[in-house]
Amino acid sequence: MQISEPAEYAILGLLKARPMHGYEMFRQFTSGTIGQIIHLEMSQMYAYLKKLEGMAYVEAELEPQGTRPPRKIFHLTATGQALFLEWLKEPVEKPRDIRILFLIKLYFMQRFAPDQQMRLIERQIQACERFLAHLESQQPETCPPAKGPLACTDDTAFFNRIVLRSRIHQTRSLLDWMRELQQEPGI
Amino acid sequence: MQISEPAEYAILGLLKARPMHGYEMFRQFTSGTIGQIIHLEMSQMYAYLKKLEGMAYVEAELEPQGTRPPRKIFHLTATGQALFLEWLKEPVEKPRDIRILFLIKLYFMQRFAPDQQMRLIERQIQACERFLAHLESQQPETCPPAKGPLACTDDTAFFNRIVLRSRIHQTRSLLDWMRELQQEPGI
DNA sequence: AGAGCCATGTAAGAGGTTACATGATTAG
DNA sequence: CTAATCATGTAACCTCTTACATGGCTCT
Repeated sequence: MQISEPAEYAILGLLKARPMHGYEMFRQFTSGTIGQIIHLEMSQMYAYLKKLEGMAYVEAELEPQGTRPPRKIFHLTATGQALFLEWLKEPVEKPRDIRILFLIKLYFMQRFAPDQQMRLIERQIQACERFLAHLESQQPETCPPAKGPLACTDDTAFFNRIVLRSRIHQTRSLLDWMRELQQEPGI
Repeated sequence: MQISEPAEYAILGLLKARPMHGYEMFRQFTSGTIGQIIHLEMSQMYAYLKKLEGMAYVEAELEPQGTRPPRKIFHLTATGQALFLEWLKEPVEKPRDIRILFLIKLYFMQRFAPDQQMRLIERQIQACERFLAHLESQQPETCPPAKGPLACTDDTAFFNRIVLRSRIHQTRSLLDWMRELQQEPGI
């Protein structure tokens, strides 16, 4: 078992700012910036917290609350903080993760280490350029020397090209967007 | 219970071309064009077929096969065909569905009704433009009644703008791509 | 008085993934 | 001789969603 979901890193990020209980984090999720990027259900939040606690990335103390259920105030452990910071500085591998994972990284980078935002963006652009080169290298091969059962009929070759182009287009547009980000005042 | 996944429509589409058994459809998925768009596990294919059979969109006859398990040759029912064709001609609502759902629609449209591809693309562009207008209408509100010159000093407001812009950028790039598609020879 | 907020969770269900089971045939 | 292909599926597992349970407080 290990951390896999964007929301789990977002939880670690919230707790890095300050200790909080589950309900409060949920409000930050739904009303704040992160909620526009990740959707999260109330009970899923509790499930993640349970999981993170089991993995010793967070710990909790109970704060009695009168008649209501006591608040569980979570805070990051040393290993949790180390994991988060390690995750934070690495760009994402695949372009499809940019719209969620990268945006979250950027959000926390701005809060915790604004001076390293530029570096993250640059490295993300490089990763994206590598992917683009990989896609573009496939373009000639899309319809290979016809041979065997996978030989391209006109139909599939034609459409394969459309699919490939759509991915290239998408990746290019992400690159454009990130290059605009670099110009953004305040970053 | 009802059809929700792209893969289920893709199955209906394959069966519209001709009756097939599950394993054969699976091969078409993994080796053909559709496999580049949707990922599908073997057992998930059988699960979908079971579900579609239960909903009476497909039916099957057994074809004995000697020692091996008999092939289940599926074919579309009238309601299955009607559902598929209805689905096929409608553009998708949200831009994020374009990279999967719309591409699949386009793929089958090319196979079954190439003369209606243009219309589908046009309507999809319109749907996308509506969405873009909706996004762009949010932009002024993100940075409320300007107190300073251009100042969005607040942290969250600043980042909200970045998120919103990323979505606008994404939607614009999809529009660009679809407009290129319109120029494509062969469509 | 009823709706919604606070604050925690559990339980049931829906859905997907991985591994397992069969067993002859064909390719390397 | 080993591995992959063919052809079906089941079973266990994991994850996410939706509904439920509690119960006082505040707002309209």
